[in-house]
Amino acid sequence: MDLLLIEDDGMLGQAVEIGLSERQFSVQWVRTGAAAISESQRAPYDAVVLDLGLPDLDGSRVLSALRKKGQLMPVLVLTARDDSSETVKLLDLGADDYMVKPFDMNELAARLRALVRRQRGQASAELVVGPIRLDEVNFQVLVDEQRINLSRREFELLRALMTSPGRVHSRDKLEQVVFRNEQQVESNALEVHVHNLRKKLGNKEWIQTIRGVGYRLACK
Amino acid sequence: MDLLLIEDDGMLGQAVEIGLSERQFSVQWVRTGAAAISESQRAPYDAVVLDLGLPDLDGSRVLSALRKKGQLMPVLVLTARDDSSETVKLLDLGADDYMVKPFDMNELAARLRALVRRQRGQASAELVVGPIRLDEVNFQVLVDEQRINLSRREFELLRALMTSPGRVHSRDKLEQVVFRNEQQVESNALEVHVHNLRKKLGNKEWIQTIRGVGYRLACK
DNA sequence: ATAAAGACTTAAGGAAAACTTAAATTGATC
DNA sequence: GATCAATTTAAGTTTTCCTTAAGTCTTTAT
Repeated sequence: MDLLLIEDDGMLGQAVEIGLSERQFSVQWVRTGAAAISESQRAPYDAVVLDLGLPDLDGSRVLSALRKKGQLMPVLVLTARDDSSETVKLLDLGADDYMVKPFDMNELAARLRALVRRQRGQASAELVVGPIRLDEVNFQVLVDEQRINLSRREFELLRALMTSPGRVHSRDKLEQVVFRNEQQVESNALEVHVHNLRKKLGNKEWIQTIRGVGYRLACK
Repeated sequence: MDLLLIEDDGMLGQAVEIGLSERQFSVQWVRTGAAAISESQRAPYDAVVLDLGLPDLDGSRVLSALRKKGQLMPVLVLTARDDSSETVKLLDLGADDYMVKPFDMNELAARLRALVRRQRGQASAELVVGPIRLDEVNFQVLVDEQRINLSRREFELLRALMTSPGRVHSRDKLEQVVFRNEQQVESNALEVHVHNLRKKLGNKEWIQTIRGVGYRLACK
């Protein structure tokens, strides 16, 4: 998915660019509102991540300029503090979602995915595989309509598997997703999480292990 | 997956329609080339199964007519006899695969699935030989649509054989592939793997041994 | 027909990968 | 700082797989 990132701060911009790239987004990063507007007309984007407090224009003006140019893609706003008056204003102007800094990269990715999915008419911001339903925005998982409680790692693991059910996900890929940038794990932590997740899902057949390779979510 | 079946023979048409329906395809069956062309424009199909020897148009003209109308979906041709000059002509005209009658329904289904998958860009990383489908990405092997479980060595062995079916693979080459860099084997390990693989494939004829040379995969 | 060579079959021992469990560590919350 | 949940480590267990080896069967050559 192609994203347009509008962020003037170098550190934060780089962090977001890398973080989203690692999560399978294709990110175009611009630093000014003016650049954002011209870039948005050069190529189609699936969504925009807009930081408030840009140097040349403030966020709300960038947003309304985008909309005036006929750009209808979803816009997620990053805001410094949880100031309801401002966020309400933004949502009125046509922002689709917002997050307060500092934010979690996984959550940002999840919300973006949900926005794009909704935009495409795929309504449910949910991944559904067989009797498993995973709500990426609310961090909820239902199995046979029963809510189950997953830890963060378990949730990430399940989400990764559910994004392409039936496909084998290599250990390496899964470790990248589950443990993110955090210190490299040199133990069997992944196996432990798989074990616990299987237990919580109730059916140990669902997550199949491909010896020497990784794991797969059985899609039936 | 939606298929357009072009077949004038009633018996055969019905057999194919039922056979493919049972295998989760949605089949639209037409009996003439003219009907095929109008039907192909009415709705989008994932693939076409085209029998040669239709009453109103011969197969190659139907095929080129389809392509002229901008229909890009994969086309699998059913042909009466294995006449290489004709099949070459068809492949030139834009057919994607062909099978000689009488054919095995499982193999037809397998080939269609492979075609559609390849069309969708979902990594044509699948080898299909007769009723055997080997998915190189997901480390999965199906025989007659039934999943079978192969160990790493068995999988490598089968993959090697399937990359050029019908050709003889020397013992040495196979050992290189199966045992990779690992220590040279000075036992009959390869034979044991061949034996186990044959057992798992269910048909011991598939893998033929060429005494003093090696093995060959031949299943039809 | 018989011997020799090559291939097949089977079973056992050991190694590698994955599973399971529990304890130690971390991190957040009050 | 105490507590609780989440996470990682570590160690023991189980499972699966691979190799070896020995015996049997098949083919080929004499």
